[in-house]
Order: sequence, then structure tokens, then C-alpha cells
Amino acid sequence: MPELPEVESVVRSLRDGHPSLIGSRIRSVELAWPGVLAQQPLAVDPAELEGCCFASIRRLGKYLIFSLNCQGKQPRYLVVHLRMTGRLFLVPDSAAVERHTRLALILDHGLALCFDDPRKFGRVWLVNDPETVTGGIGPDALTVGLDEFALRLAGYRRQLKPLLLDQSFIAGIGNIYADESLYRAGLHPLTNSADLLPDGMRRLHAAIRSVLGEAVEAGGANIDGVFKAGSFVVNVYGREGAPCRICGTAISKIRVGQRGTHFCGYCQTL
DNA sequence: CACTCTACCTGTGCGC
DNA sequence: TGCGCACAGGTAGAGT
Repeated sequence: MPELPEVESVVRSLRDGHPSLIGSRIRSVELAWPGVLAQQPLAVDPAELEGCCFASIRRLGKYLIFSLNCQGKQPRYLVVHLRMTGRLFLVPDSAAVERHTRLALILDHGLALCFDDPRKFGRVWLVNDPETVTGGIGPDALTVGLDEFALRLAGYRRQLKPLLLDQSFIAGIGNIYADESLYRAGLHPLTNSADLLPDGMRRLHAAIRSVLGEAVEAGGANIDGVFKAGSFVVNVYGREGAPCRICGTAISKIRVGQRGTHFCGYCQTL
């Protein structure tokens, strides 16, 4: 499940890989499943992308933001959210549309940018201003400072697990990294944010930064037999019943706000 | 405001 | 072997 580190890794491979997406020109757009386009009515017709060149790629929370130079016309933006099962990658244009391909941008130099998504949860926006898509989310979880983190936290009175998943609080954390961050901070997922002492806030902030930072460097998570983006090894997610790597207690799994939530009942106190 | 539930989807893995 | 079903979860939106 792509969260911040996995999305960052997609950005890096498209931007820094060989070949790179940067500088590529769009020759045509293959909309294999129209439902992939999120907004209605359309702000930008897909056909208007023909002739545009990829100028930059960045990430905000779990959103990928591609800026396009359009031959003297105003720049366009392609915004992508991978949700659960979306994948974005470059292939030879002859192999662009496979079974689960929802959108393919046929590029010059024999390449295609492919958006695959078996579950059809992922979405794409074509807009003149990416803020119209990402405007509602909070600061990026990887870079938010302690002062801003603590200030925002003070505006809520909620269980920590759902709060970390709330993209308008901070952006980029999903179910895996929420559980991993709370474990590293030694905080129980049901702890109420209003009960956090300054030291708990500091620990949570530091845990989020270090977990996400390490996962970015590792190219994403490696979850035994389920999900393999990179080499970041999880401590609690998907390890129900397995021994805590710190104290040996069996990892617990409960449901919090309809989500599977994993924690160590000894290391993470309420 | 905080929470709960549902809908959107389909591949996977389980029990029978 | 094959069928049915629970499950996975990011987000929006409606309801309590």
C-alpha cells in the first residue's frame, strides 16, 4: 500500500531513473478507464496534454504532482493518488496498456507512462493549479517541524491512530506507518491526543520523522509475503501474535476506526 | 467536533 | 476442484 515513502520512491525513480520522465513529451493519451479521472466536470481535457513536456515531479503527502510545459500555453498539472494498489511506471510504448492499465501517456522516444490499478481506487486529476487538489491536506509528515506539529496537535482531542491517518492533520501517513510510528514512540494507538504530555508529543514527532526517513532511504516497506516496495522492515504491522522485537510480548491486533491496528501491549502504554 | 458506518473496488486466501 | 465469503485499506460523504 503506497504511503509517503513508497510515493517518494516512485517520484525518485521517474525523475532520476534512466530513462527519466523529465523532458519527455506527451504524444497521445490513452484513457483505458475514464473513471480514473477524479473530477467532474473536467478542468482540463485529456487531449490538451498532447504536445506537453514533463518539467518537474514532486510529492506532497501521498500525492504525486507533475508539472507540464505546454508550448507557450499555460502550464498544466497532472496530479496522481495511488490509493491502495495504484502503480506508476515507465515502459516501452508497445507494452503500454495491460489488463489493469487505467491511463497511459504515450511519450516520445518509444516510452509510455503507465498508471495501473487493479482495484480502481487510484485517481488522476488534470488541473491548472494543483492546489485545487491538495489544498485541504496538512503539512508533509516527513518535513513538519516539532513546533508546528505540537501546535496542530493541540487543536484536536482524538485517538492518536485515526488522527495520524487524517491527511488534514499531517499528510503522508497510512495504516502501516501509523502503527510503526506509534510503536517507535511507545504510545498506545488509543491514546487521546489531548492527554499527550510535551515529552509524548516530542517522541511522536521524532518517531514519525525517523520511521518515514528510514523508510524513504530503504525505498519503502518490505512486508513479509504481502507487500514489497523496498527493504524497510516493519516491527508491528502484520505481525499479530509474533514476538515484539524489544520485549518478546506477542503483538496485538485490534480494530480502530475500522482499521487493523497492531501494537505491543507492553511497550505501548495507554 | 469526534466518532462510526458505508461505498468504492478486486485479488487473495480461507473454510467447507 | 470449486464455491462463497471475509478481508485488505485511502478517502469521501452521510449519519449519530
